[in-house]
Amino acid sequence: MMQPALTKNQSLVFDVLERSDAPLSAYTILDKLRDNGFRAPLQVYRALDKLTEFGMVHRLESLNAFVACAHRESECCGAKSAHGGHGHGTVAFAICDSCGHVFEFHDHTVDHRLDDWSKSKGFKPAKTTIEIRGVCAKCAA
Amino acid sequence: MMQPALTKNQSLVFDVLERSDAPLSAYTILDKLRDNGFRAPLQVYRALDKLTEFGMVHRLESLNAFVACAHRESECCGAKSAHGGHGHGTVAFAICDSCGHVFEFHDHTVDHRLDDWSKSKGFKPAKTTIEIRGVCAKCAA
DNA sequence: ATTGTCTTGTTATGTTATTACATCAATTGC
DNA sequence: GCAATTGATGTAATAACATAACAAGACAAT
Repeated sequence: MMQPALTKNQSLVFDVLERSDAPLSAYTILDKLRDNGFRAPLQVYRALDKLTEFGMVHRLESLNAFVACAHRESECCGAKSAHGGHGHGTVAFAICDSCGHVFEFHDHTVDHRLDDWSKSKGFKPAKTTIEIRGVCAKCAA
Repeated sequence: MMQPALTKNQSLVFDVLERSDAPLSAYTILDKLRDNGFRAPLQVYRALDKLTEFGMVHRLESLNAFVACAHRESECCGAKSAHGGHGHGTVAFAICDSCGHVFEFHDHTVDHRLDDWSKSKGFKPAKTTIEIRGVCAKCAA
């Protein structure tokens, strides 16, 4: 599933996320887009749904917030997700509770171990969340 | 940190969770405890905070809901968490989106890989969330 | 009995997410 | 052309999740 060109609202939301150093809640995004004519949460949530579907944005479950996808295509194993676009098995996040910065990474061994567990139980995984909350090197120093 | 005896509210909340086949939201718990004198969300959230601290209850971030801790002391490697009580490095969850059942497990290899990543980045982890959403064997059949 | 600490009760409010319905624009098939 | 379909948008209202602030009770230690 390759993404089509973004609509106006999708572009606006994505730009806000890309420019941000830290994850943003839907309502924070809404506030930043008031001047662009946004009035209601749904305008944000609808754009976020699509962007997430396209793999351009991730939802951080432990934060109820969203980040632009940060991983470089180049640093990757080359594997494409089932949905096309740039994709890995599962993306993991390390979230600094001090400065808010989000580190995005993936680990094949972890993916493999979780897959093994699922297979052994007959569990059919649809979406996996891995989030480490803590303090980044810079903030810990 | 060993847990003290539970208070009345903590016991009531824990009992509700233990009897449930699926995770419950704080507000669902509140409704189930109306007859026991519960009137406000905070009564539930306060109990949940403590129970979580004691390791008796887990919060499922992708669901905004709570489950009683399901793992047997016996099936474990014996490692105790830093907080005492029964504990592992990180507990992972597989959540059936069809029947709601939650499978709780842990995997040392996964823990180790995530630790390795953290160490390599100087990131100090505080709490790690691993949740697999999908469909369990029974429901997939 | 006074102090300190922990638990509880209560009201109000803040934050996150969705339902329902109307409208508009682009595309397709006839 | 022009209905029919599809997808994006706008708007209001509401649902669902969570916390702040403050008052009061329970209980142990001195």
